Amino acid sequence: MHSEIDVVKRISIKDVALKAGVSIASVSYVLNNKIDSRIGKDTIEKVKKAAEELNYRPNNVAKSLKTQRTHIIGLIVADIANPYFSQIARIIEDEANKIGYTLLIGSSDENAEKFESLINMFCDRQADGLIIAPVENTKACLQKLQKQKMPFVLIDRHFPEIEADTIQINNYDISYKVTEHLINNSYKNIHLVAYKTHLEHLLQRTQGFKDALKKQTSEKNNILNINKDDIDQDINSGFEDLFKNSKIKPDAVFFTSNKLAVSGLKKLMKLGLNIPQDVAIVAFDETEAYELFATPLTFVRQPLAAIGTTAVEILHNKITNQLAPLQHIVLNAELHIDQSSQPKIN
Amino acid sequence: MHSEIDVVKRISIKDVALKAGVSIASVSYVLNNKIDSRIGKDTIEKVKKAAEELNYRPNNVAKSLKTQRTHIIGLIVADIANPYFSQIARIIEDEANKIGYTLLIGSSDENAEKFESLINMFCDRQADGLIIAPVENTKACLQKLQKQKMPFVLIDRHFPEIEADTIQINNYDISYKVTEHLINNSYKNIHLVAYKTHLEHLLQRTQGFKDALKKQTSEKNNILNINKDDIDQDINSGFEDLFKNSKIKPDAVFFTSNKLAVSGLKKLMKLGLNIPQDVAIVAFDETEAYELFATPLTFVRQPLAAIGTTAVEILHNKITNQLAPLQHIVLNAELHIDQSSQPKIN
DNA sequence: AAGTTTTGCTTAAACGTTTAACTTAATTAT
DNA sequence: ATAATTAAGTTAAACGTTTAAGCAAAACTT
Repeated sequence: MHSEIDVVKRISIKDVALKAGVSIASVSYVLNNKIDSRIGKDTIEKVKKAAEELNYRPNNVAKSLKTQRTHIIGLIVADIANPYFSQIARIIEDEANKIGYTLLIGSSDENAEKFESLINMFCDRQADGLIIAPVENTKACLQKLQKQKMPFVLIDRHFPEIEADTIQINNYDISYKVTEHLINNSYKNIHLVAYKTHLEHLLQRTQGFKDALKKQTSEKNNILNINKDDIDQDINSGFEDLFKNSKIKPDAVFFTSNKLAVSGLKKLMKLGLNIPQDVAIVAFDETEAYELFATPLTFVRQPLAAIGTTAVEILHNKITNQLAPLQHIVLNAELHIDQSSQPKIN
Repeated sequence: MHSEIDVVKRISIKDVALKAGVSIASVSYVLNNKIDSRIGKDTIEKVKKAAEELNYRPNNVAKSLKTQRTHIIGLIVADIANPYFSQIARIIEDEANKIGYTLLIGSSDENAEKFESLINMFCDRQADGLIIAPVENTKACLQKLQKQKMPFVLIDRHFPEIEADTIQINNYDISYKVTEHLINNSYKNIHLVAYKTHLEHLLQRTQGFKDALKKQTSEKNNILNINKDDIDQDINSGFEDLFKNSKIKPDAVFFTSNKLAVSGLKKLMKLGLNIPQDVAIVAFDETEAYELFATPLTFVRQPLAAIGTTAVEILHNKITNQLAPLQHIVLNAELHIDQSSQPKIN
């Protein structure tokens, strides 16, 4: 019955050096296999054996302090519980791991203050670079980042005034295409459900819709702008108006995000409307939820994998070469057509 | 036209000390407001002003190296893209931030090797503690963690053989209750869709079902065990058998996870079955997808918020007091009853 | 055989903090 | 007036690494 030592000292490079009977420098050289520094074969063996036996694991905190590299990439998404972002996060995590980086994820909840505190957190933790889906009113914050020479790349969203690496989709074009698709399928009273926002990428979606619609004569207010903080409520009242109180009812609805689509579809179900007989639907983004909807949905599919991988690629580039030229990648979303927007029959 | 210095040196405590005209120790004392060490009012002012003007931000890497605390909590989930885990992650992140911790999230994909490498990553990064939803065949890995005195708490899942802090739900009871509910509503041929697994919490769900069913006479094989890597495929063939080829068809199905439920519901839609007329449904977990299903679903709702907050609480406890007694928290899931399991009418 | 190069390894400084121990000056006690 | 105490600050070591520079011995040159 012997008393145990309670505090387990973590094995450091020092312990390995001691056990192997060499200097700590040698251990470091061997374990990082810096073959340029000339270490003898038997020393290499001794060190490896000692490290193995002691179950040595390097202390990344110390390593980072010395090398000024944490090998941490920060990711700021608007909402990690939104499948769009959680899918991207997953892809980015994999991709980052592949090249030896750890991903630190933060969720801003579309809140500029939380966003800024996340940025600060990442800076304080000395992240090597950031992948950011910025929220409204964060231009100043991004500019501060640039002054500090923190490498970052914007995904999903961007600010035209800010000169930064960006990865976006063809928001305007795909939105134009969706609207055209509905027009071609003989829908006459097409409505858009969008966010009340200043975010450029969403404005582009709206603009694409508007421009495509100019082809038609109808020139009413056929855009429903939703407050992101009251989605269900705004959609409820908006759809009540449109489908119960209005004289000429929409025969097609295009939702510009998955959250809007899910909320809208719920309401349409409650209103007892049939898709696409009563109203055609096109949704944005892909989410598991669509699969349980009675009518297979037409939706815009974003190239999530490509967004994630190029984000990591460009950021990595930026990290290793500060003066890499700016890149503005535009990836094409694709229109997946299904029953919910099939040609109108009447 | 003057040439700019390209490399922005980050402001360190040293710069602040220089600017304020005091020693770096004083700066440290002021900025961490260690009032016990006596610093004069004017010095405090000078330091704060200098730090402010220089826009000083502490280097957490250096701080961690010295204090041996990273204020990082690691979270390992099975799949961050699964809403069950992404919701929990969100809650845990908030909760961790509240008490000054940063959350580092890893997704193991139910893969023991990836799990182990995540554990190693967290250890190497000197996380202060871990919140873990372990996967199969990781007992040894957890035991290693214990030897290293890394504080951790298990959520969702646990191993009976491992003495650790755990947070689980009343898997057996809730499953028993679900089954009882279906029996009470006159369903006679109730089937369970579960995973082919050794994970204790899932076995408990199955056992609860079995035991509740003993009340009934029927003693056939009414459990469909699904391989987690071929969910859609296994459910497809399983349901084909049950609903097309078998003589006496199920009149109720209980799914033991959200992924099984979503996959199963998709198949039932394809088979053209009506819920609950043709077959009653109870699902597990809550997910947005359920809301778009034609019939409002009866499901088991896990107390996600409570799981997250208690996980952080217990872990924090463990971190600050290594010898805090072990805790085994069992939280109650609740049965949300809706149309999909309404009393059978015939 | 003397000089040069190569090989193999060690020494020591540095990264940016924290904090115990120390110093010095001012204040209080005797 | 001197000793003891307190207040306000500084010095320096340490955390666990990396890596430039140094050094001695061995191996080559000539």
